[in-house]
Amino acid sequence: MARFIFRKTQRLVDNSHFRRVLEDRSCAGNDLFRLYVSGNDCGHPRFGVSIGKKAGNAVRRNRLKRLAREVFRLEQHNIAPDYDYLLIFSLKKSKNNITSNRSDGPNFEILKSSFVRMSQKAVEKWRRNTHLRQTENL
RNA sequence: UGAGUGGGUCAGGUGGUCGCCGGCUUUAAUGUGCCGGAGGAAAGUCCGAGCAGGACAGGGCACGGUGGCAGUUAACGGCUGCCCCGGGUGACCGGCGGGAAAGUGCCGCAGAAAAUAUACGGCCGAUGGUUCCUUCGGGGACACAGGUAAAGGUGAAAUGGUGCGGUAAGAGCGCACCGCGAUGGUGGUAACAUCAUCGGCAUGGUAAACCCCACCGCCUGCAAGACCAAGCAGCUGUCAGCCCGGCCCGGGCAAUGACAGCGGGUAGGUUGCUUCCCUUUAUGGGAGAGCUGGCUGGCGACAGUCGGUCCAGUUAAAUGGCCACCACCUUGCGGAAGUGAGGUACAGAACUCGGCUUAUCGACCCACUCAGUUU
RNA sequence: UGGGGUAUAGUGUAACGGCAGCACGACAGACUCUGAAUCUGUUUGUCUAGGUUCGAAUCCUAGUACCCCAG
Repeated sequence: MARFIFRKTQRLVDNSHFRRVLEDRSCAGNDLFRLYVSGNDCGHPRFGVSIGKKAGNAVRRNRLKRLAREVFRLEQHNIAPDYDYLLIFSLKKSKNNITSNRSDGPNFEILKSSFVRMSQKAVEKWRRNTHLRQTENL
């Protein structure tokens, strides 16, 4: 039975971590968010969230972050390991979505289902990017 | 019963399960067990403090703030009670509410005039003067001397108001009432109220215009400050001093240093930091504008005293997800029982307190006012 | 987190407490075969709510939005 823990070692903690993930430029997104992906050598996936000020007030942003972390916690064994995941809630689209249904209940389900799909997409993209980069270097 | 006024409390609840942060215990360690884990506004950062640093934190000026009186407090621009003014039938509400005879400024348009009591305009011409008539008593005209401040369409505001008398015309010129001022008495700690006498009224408004008066205020802020680790490269200019970051006084520091500019390096950790100290490890003692309950004093804010208690501590930043039941609200179906769907505000600690202000679905409680009905 | 500032027409900006302007734009008309340019005219505004004042864009109080600075 797999465990569903989420500790500090599984988080992106430093500004340099965030920089590195963003500089790889491998992302996939939908109406709600964009997911950036980058490889690591920790032996487990790591996760970070970024929510802009336009997503709402502090309570709303906090709630989005907690939902995202919960999704990662439950789905961490269904996604590719050895990668860093950075979830960025995009401004206009997510704003509309949130203001239209304020319940956040179905929002959680949507997040959960789309997170895995996007992670797969982004990882594929990352592999392609790194392959291209290697060939360019050669 | 209806309408309303003021104040207060709460901020859905319970259980299960998967997680997160901190403390203690135990372990080599992951972990296990127990306990604790957002708010009334945590917000805005509008005030006041603690705490830290800036010479040893001191004086004056400048600058800024406050502004009825008394009290309360660690302190305040907060709060409490009272006074005055304005509003409401009333409970009650609102008020940056000192000084305009210290000085300066401003008062557009309109209006004769906007701060100087006088010109303009007006009225009269009793008393003088000139002149005409005359029955010689006097009567008329002129507007010359002069007397007046009532009327003058305005305006936010016009030199006390209204009424009666008075007069040549008038006028606080006289009187009555109202307003204003002075003096004195009474009540009150005081703001002030009230009564009596006198003055006939003498100088409009604006100080959220400058200003004056009284009182208060050094400056900067936990990203303050302290310590550890890592790392680099110094150079130039100015001053003989530099610091107290507006100026002066007074004070302190240094004798190769201070300041300024350019360039380089690091952008990690611990602490401050969660009631605080002391001894010692026992559930010890002391101190705490801390929280809470009782009693006493006070109209009240609050104070005193006795007992209980110690209540989040993160740092890309913990307090969440799911399930079940119940409570309340809206709504669909239904005769009803019931059942389906949706919802349960504002909002998230970042050094800590005391206020203020702003946001807020609702629910409940207390006191009071007005109107109507019944007894 | 702390400190400071701004808000005026669609945009950029003026205005001692006394009628809220200017430029660009937009719209309409003229000129032209048509358009551009030019000329003429019109349009729209003091961030919000209270207060002081006879009278507030301006003064005071409270809020809202945005911007800048320090580290």
